[in-house]
Amino acid sequence: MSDACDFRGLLERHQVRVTPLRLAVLEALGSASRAFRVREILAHIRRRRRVHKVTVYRILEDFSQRGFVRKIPVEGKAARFELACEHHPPHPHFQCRACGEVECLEPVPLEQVWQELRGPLGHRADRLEIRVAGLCRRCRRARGEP
Amino acid sequence: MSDACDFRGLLERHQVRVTPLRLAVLEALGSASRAFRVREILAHIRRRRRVHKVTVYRILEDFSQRGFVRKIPVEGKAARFELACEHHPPHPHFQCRACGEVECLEPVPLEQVWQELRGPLGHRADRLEIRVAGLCRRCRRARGEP
DNA sequence: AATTTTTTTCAACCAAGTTGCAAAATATCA
DNA sequence: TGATATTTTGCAACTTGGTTGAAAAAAATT
Repeated sequence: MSDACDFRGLLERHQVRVTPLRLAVLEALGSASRAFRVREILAHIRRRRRVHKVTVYRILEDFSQRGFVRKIPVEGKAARFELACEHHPPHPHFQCRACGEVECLEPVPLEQVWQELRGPLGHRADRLEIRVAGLCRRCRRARGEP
Repeated sequence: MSDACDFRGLLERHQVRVTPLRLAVLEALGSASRAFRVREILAHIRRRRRVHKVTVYRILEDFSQRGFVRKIPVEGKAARFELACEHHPPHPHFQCRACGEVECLEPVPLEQVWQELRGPLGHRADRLEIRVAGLCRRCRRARGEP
């Protein structure tokens, strides 16, 4: 989920000035096929440089406004973030009830669902999110279940 | 979304002692077809009696464990709660980006989606959530759009 | 080089949610 | 009934995630 993206180019295309920190945030987000908490992004960046949390919050806020980062509401109070560039179209997420990790799933065709939801709504809908909750493989094993 | 439920009976059926506060929490949740923040539930209850927030948090936690209340992760930091008894089977939600309100939508058939997600997962999935985001009718009007 | 603009930091703050323990209410049983 | 045990609620203090406003630092513009 990482190498395919040219982060420098991504920023330029969106007319955002390229800075070490913004690159670092994108790199953190691209480092695995899952959605990250801010504190995880901070930890990732801090392996190399120092950052203030406010900066990261503001960068993420800015990027999601511009649409190349997605903010994903999940169980628990810390929101998750993921890349939303061309290589990462919207997709469902799986969240483990035990460890809280949020994993990205393959996109599923949702035209039907969209139709049904969009039609009779009376609101203007522009985004559809699917979240599957359960117990992930690792946690299941850790509990001694097959 | 309210009157259909016999809250006293609901508690008894689940072997939970019936207390004024527990009834009040259920009554608050049943008061509209949407999902509520804790602070809204508190406000609703406080129109009649006094409560401590901790109590409500604990009651909601307990009820969701037992499965007759659902906790719904949404955009923004405060989680939402809704009834999950027989009369309120799982359903998608619509959340307005502007006002944040979370409205309940009619259930949609999701067997297909379930199949696709459940199969290749490797995890044990037990819950599927759909969240539609956008601009609600009211907020759209408030902005002078048709 | 001087000035303006943008980016990052710092300190202080707010709101949601949690913890441990005491007080109040309720049930159990001699 | 009254004494004891259990459950429920309240209180105070705290943690965590996130926000605000303004200053410092860095970069762009003249």
